Amino acid sequence: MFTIDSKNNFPIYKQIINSVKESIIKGMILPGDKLPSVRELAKLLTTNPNTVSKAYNELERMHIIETLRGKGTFVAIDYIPKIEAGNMLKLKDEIKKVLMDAHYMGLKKDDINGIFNELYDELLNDKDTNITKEDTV
Amino acid sequence: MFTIDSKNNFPIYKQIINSVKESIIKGMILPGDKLPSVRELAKLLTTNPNTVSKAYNELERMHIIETLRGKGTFVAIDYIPKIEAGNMLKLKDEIKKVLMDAHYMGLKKDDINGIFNELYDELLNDKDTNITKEDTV
Amino acid sequence: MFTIDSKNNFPIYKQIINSVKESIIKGMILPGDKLPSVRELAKLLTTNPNTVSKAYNELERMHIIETLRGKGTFVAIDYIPKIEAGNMLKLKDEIKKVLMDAHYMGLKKDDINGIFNELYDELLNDKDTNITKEDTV
Amino acid sequence: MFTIDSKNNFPIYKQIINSVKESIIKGMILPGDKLPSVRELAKLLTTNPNTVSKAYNELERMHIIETLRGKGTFVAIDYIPKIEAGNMLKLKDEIKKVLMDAHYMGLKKDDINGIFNELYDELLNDKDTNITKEDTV
DNA sequence: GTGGTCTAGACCACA
DNA sequence: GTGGTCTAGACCACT
Repeated sequence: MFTIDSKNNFPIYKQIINSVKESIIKGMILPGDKLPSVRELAKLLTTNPNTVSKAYNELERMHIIETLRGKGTFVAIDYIPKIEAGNMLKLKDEIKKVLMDAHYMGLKKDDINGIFNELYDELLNDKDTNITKEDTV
Repeated sequence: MFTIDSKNNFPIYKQIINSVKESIIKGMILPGDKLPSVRELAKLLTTNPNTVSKAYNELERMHIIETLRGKGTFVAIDYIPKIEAGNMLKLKDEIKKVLMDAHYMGLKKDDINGIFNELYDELLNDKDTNITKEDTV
Repeated sequence: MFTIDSKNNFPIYKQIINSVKESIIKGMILPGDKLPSVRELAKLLTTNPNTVSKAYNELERMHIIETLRGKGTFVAIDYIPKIEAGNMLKLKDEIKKVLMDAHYMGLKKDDINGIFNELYDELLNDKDTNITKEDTV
Repeated sequence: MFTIDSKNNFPIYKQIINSVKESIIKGMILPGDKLPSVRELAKLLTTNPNTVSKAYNELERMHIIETLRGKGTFVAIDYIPKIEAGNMLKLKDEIKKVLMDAHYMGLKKDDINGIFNELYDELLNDKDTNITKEDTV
């Protein structure tokens, strides 16, 4: 369910963040569900509890998960997406970088679109609205 | 032409790499054109020459630019795109990350597609082939 | 009457303490009134009896409530305010923190004063003396 | 300049945060100024670099300070105050707590107002606008 | 030199 | 049991 790749030079705590996000987006864990405890997940991933803790803290700051004192960590039930100007710029920068990388790999527009759609369906499929209130009804 | 943002938490040498790539892709500098010297660019960007040097070295390793001893640094005239399995995986990982970020910002598939196309046109438009057949001729 | 917010990162037992204090200050429960039993309140708040017990113990240590063995817990009828040097320092520290937070939120002196007065009236209004001379009579 | 109190049961990293904020608000360090390095400050306060780092990270998240890769940490030059609903609620909660504490110490409205004004002048005096753009002109 | 990441291991407050 | 804080010490990427 949650995976990290020790060969990946991306920081472990960020891999955990993305892994949790992915599990939530894919619906493998639902709003309100309990996440593994810091210690549990640390054992599962054979990493340090502090590293998991750091990941959980960042996820909480994004309002993606919530901590209930002494009880554990849970998927937020009321996540409200919001677009900050800074985030939008970062997103565009990332997309630009992706497009340039793809271009230098010789991929054409259709190729990139293909990958894009493939990954989109894998992640979100037609659950595109699964974080808005209407859907929780 | 080349720009960096010292507040951006993306490494400056990588920002330089991306800036050079972007200029090439947009056709602002053409294959065979001379790039500013390491010292010149360092002054322009008010950064450390070592940082510029690091960027140039990496660009050379990608065969995007070429250094001719004593003459300077030039945009490669014979760039041949190639798709390595490792790079493809990285690209997909980045796209996945972008999609998840976009999703958590509340963007729908059409929104993301819109941004994607906007940036694609800004970067490449119908110059999609300017590093392949036409250039190798 | 008594409320807690499990998502609030403020400890639940302290939330209970503040909730009880607030009810007393607002006059919703009067000196001599019986408080719900530990178990009752735990059920009401869907929390652990130990947590309620901890809150009651602390309130008793402050002489704000009193426990009569076998009879229950009551609002103290003879609360005598006292200013200890340590408490005064803590209070000033808290106020300083509030002022800094408000400043970084862009609030001006008048704004803060406005909030301050609003909350003061909501809490105490002109009941400013209800724990001192009038009550000790 | 920066001080912590090891007897204070408030977490050290939060004390550092408040200490830095206070120094900035009082104008002891100005926008653009370099803060002591993580290691320096850790030595000064005889605490662990990780603890200082945690404080700096949170301050950066608040946009109060900025990190320039490899160069150090600086007071932000373009802090823009913003009021989020959540923060406003927290502020009001804190003020409410302060008022209740003061009340139970026997302080009257005038007493609290006195302390409030004293601390406000000590901190901000007539520099009330020192974080807005007009003032940096 | 700078900050960022990670580990191992400790202690604490809270529910 | 839970997460939060802190230390000591290591290694790394970046400028």
